[in-house]
Amino acid sequence: MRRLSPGSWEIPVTADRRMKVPARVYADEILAAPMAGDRSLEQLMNVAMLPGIVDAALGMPDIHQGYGFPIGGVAAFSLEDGGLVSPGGVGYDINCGVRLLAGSSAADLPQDIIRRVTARLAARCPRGGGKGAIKIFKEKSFRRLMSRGAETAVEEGFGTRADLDYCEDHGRLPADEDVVSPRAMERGISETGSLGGGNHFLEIGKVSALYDEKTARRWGLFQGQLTLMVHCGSRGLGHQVCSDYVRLFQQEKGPFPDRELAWAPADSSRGRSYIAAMNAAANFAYANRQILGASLSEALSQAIWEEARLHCDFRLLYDITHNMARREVHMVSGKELPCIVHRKGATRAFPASHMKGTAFAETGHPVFVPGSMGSSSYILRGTEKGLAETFGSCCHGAGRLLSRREALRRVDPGQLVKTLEREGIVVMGSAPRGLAEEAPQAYKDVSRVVSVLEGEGLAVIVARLEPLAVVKG
DNA sequence: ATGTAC
Repeated sequence: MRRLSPGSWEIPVTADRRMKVPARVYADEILAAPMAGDRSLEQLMNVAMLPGIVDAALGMPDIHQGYGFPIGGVAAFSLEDGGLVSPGGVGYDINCGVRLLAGSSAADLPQDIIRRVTARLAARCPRGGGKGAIKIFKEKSFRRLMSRGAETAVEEGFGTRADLDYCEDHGRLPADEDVVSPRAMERGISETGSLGGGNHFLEIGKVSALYDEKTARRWGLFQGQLTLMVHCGSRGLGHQVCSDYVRLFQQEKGPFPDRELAWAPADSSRGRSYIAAMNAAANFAYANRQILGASLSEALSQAIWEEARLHCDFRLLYDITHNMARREVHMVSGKELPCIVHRKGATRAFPASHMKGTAFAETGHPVFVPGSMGSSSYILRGTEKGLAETFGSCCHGAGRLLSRREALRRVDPGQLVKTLEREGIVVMGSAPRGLAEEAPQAYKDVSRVVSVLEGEGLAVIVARLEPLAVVKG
């Protein structure tokens, strides 16, 4: 890798010319070090070999290896040269994302109150592997949900129409539920309004620092404010859609730089079907977060009132995805170019100029960067430089440092819960093993991750959140 | 990430 600036590196096009464009990674020395120990850079070079790729294959500071395409990876493919779509470039959890609800009150609640409030919240949230749903839809309304996303959740009584203005894509992408397999649908129908497992969580937090005060004020953020964060995705439905289409695309001869990077032209019948099915899974995920956000924030308000006699209502600040491929227009070599931008473990970070006609026309939209369990989270906004340099993209979290297996080997879950409680953080897990896999030691330092992007002028840090309680899937 | 495999 060649260093371009204090926070960026380039892997130039290789002599064999298999890479069509360079790969570019955002990191300082400390975040760059673990990249030598996994396949993330090799995977990024494979992405750079895909036909129609524009400018560079990009790696965010939280990059680590994934299925075919690294998590923390961004790649845009020109629709003028055909353009391709790859399920591996989106990931198995289609439209995994984060929703943040901001409370109307600041509060300094004692830990025993937080514990009781959290227990009430946890009791209302289906989580962990397998079935469990806040609402089981009938087939007809479930189909409607797959084509209309968060709007259907609102019509079913979860939240308000105004919430849709605070969801990316207004909580809905153009989908066709007829290209979703019956098996995928079955899996989704029994999991509508559920958190899932792995790194998915609910977090009660509070605003602990304001950096860009003007923007924070515009977004209604204030010091000490209670928050509720929801991190989850499309559950078994998205997983099944991804498996179905990876298998279908792998039937073609390629050539693929890696079988896990199987792709299809976006305008082919297979490509169009995948996009329509991916969007149906994305709509399910938007609805899933709408249902969880609306019902759990209501439960949280009620619990805070009953346990602490404090009025605290929650309103949606934003809902942002970090696993999607979408059609977007970007300026490339002074020309507007329609592309399909894949972001896997990476978010959009559109500044004001790209948010005209929305609630964030003056500021750009918020980007949520949750840290690992027990560490701070950040709220960022994108910049014009980021729009030009990364297709308006940003990191999505701390980034895994240890494999799940290695984390399990090193971490004692009981000890972990005790340590976090001593730090003043209540933890409720569904499985001890899941907790160990998500231990803070298994992740990079989220503050360093966001600092790199700010240092490169790709994002502005607006606020920091401290965790009070975590409910793990 | 995931009813943790074809």
